[in-house]
Amino acid sequence: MEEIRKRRDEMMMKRGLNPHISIDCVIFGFDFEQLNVLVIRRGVDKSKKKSRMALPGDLIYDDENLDEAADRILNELTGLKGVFLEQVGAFGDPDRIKTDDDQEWLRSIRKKPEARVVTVAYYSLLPMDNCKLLASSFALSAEWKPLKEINELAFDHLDILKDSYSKLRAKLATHPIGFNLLPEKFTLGQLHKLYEAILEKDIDKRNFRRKILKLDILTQLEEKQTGVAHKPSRFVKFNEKNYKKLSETGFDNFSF
Amino acid sequence: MEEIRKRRDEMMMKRGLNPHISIDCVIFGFDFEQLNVLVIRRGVDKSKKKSRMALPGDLIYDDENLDEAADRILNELTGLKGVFLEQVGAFGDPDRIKTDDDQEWLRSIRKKPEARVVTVAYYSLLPMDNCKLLASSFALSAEWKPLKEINELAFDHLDILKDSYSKLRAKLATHPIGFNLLPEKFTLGQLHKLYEAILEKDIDKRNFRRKILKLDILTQLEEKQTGVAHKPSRFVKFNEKNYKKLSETGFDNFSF
DNA sequence: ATACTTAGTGTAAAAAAGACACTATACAAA
DNA sequence: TTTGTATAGTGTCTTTTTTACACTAAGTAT
Repeated sequence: MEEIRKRRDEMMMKRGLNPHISIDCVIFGFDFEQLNVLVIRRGVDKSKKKSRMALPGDLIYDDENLDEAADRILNELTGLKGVFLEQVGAFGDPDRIKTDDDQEWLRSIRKKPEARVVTVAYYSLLPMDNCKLLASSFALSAEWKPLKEINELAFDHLDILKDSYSKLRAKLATHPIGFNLLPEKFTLGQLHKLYEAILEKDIDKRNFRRKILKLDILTQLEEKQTGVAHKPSRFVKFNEKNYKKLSETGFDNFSF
Repeated sequence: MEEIRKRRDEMMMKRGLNPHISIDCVIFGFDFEQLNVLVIRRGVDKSKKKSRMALPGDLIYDDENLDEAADRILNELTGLKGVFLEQVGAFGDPDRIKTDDDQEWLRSIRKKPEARVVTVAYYSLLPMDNCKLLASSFALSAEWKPLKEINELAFDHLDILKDSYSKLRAKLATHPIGFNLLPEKFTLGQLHKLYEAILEKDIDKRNFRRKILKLDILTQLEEKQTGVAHKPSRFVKFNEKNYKKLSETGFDNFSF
């Protein structure tokens, strides 16, 4: 613990940590059943009782811009780089840090725990399987947690999570971003379930298929599912070109 | 000038100015012809040649949250309070301040002109007529400028403006926010022109009317236009209740 | 063999969007 | 006072999109 703080302090000297701005990341994952969020716990002691969870986040360095900082944090936590990452906004209540617990946590990780910090939130979508969770300077223990089971988080992180989720849903209606939660090859059934999980409603299978196929961003593969106790589905992947174009322009309406 | 900086410094003592976070506001107005944006010029000298324009903005105080700070800035500039105001996001490139001009400007208004400042942008919609422009600590001269004529702004303000405009357009497709740009009583023709101006395209009059009336948020008034050289239009106003409900829930699709 | 599970497919009805043209009424200009 | 000009206000038909809905196919498990 001391070890790590010392290393952080050293890095601060070198790189110039900016103690006024932090980044927090809402990292969504999909386990083919429901939406999950990556949360961290304080300290190494994993006694889950009573130890509050938080979103992964860190102060920024003075020589990196906000997007870079978010990408760095995500990279330190997962080893991934350049994945889907979008700013949610800035959160800066002077009284963001409410409980004694929060204060204690802050004292353990910050040089100036009393300083006002404005945090810039990002949300990210990534394939859960493809992603090992690493220990990092700001997260000694990280885990996936079903979105629906998260009722409490440290600081103002629950607000941030709610805002991020609602941005995700809004964006899903105009951009083909859901794919970022799936592996390279996936089935239409998985995509269907993903949309149902994010939008929290049943979607008619045939209508969903018709609509998603009309976007013309999917290529059918020959390969089929194996080892499933039902008729195997054919895998699909993106048509990269059309997918990219649609990602940029968006579409008018993809709601159900 | 010195006067003003001194006053600012005094206030800093009292209230605690936070020198690391600023707010910038993109204030849209509609003159029944086109979209306008409120810009300020540096200093009192209004020699418009060569003097760069910027978005109104200021550092935040340590005891106010971001929304409050944006509201304060808007209030200092227009005298208005509680108008439509929405966060666009945080902008924090370490090299936001590029040109010598920018640096000079900064030196004239900031105690620590070299410090890295992350700015949080907001956009606002307000009725242009209803709004006198006041001198304020951060804007000795302010003026409306047609959006289309703004090709250059200080710092990264042009990026901020572009992002704000695109957020405005996206939001217009799901929420009835355009009304905020109009006076209490307005005509369907004015609303029609407003949508055409924001979306930058012609919209069929009859289709527009049908669609907007179906939202059921407008009440027809008896009062008619006077003094116009054509058939006078009846004024309308909101049905407050339905309007509020729709503002919160939004609608799926109001694109043209 | 049978049960179970998900894959995969089409159609008809309803709703929404898009295209399109004329009359009405005020003021201005001649 | 006539004529021009500018915007208000209105309905229908066609095309597209959305919605609701049920069965067969192909694998595994028992």
